[in-house]
Amino acid sequence: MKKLSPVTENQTKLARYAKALGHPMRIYILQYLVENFDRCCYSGDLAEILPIARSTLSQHLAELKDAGLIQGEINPPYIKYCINKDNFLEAKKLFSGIFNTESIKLITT
Amino acid sequence: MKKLSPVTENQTKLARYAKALGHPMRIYILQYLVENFDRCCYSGDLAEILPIARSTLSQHLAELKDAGLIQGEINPPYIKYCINKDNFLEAKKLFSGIFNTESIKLITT
DNA sequence: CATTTGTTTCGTATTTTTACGAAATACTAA
DNA sequence: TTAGTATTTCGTAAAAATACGAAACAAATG
Repeated sequence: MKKLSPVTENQTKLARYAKALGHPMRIYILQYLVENFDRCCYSGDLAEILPIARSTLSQHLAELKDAGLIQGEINPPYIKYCINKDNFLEAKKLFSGIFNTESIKLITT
Repeated sequence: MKKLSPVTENQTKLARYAKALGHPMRIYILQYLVENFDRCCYSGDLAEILPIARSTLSQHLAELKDAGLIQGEINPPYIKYCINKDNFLEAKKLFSGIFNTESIKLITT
């Protein structure tokens, strides 16, 4: 008789998003894409700014993409990266669910 | 002439918090503590619920504590875990900074 | 003093993440 | 066809995360 996991699907989803955000470079990239929401960006734009190897940057982009926070429109040899709006808003809602809590707000000065 | 990192301190902080949230068990634990904000909880309370070894649970608690999201009041052999309100609110603010963005809100339907 | 209790630390194994440079890819331009 | 371009994938190495059971801890109790 194994103990059943009480972890909900939303909690697992939230953890997935949080994990993708768990690196400074990826936070930077996401914020960059949020600020350039309309025009998106190319890997090369970031490569000029960030002090990491291009292959490493590519890995970070893949991590954000696998988590669903961004999407890439392929147009070789260019790939245009944009925020994935639907998932971004889902992540926003899930994070709000943890942080905007009545129980905390009540005690907060 | 090395390329300087453009990553801000707040972005690094946010990544640190996100990393701590990057595991389903830790999301569960944090939410549990939020819901029991006033009475906090003991490791044993969670051990009865979660299908993982106690030592593993201890590791997850340590991860949340190292990130600053929770704090433990030692009263041997008990340790009472609570939300670290100050840091929790800081994390909330930093996440809001990413998600509650004008640029996204404007386009959002 | 020896036991019990709740919890953590230790030792260890496995998996995952992070990082780099070199090579591959897929299209464009010469 | 050859060369060029932006980017990724591959190969690899080093570090970190995850998980477990056994042992250690620190106080309370018998």
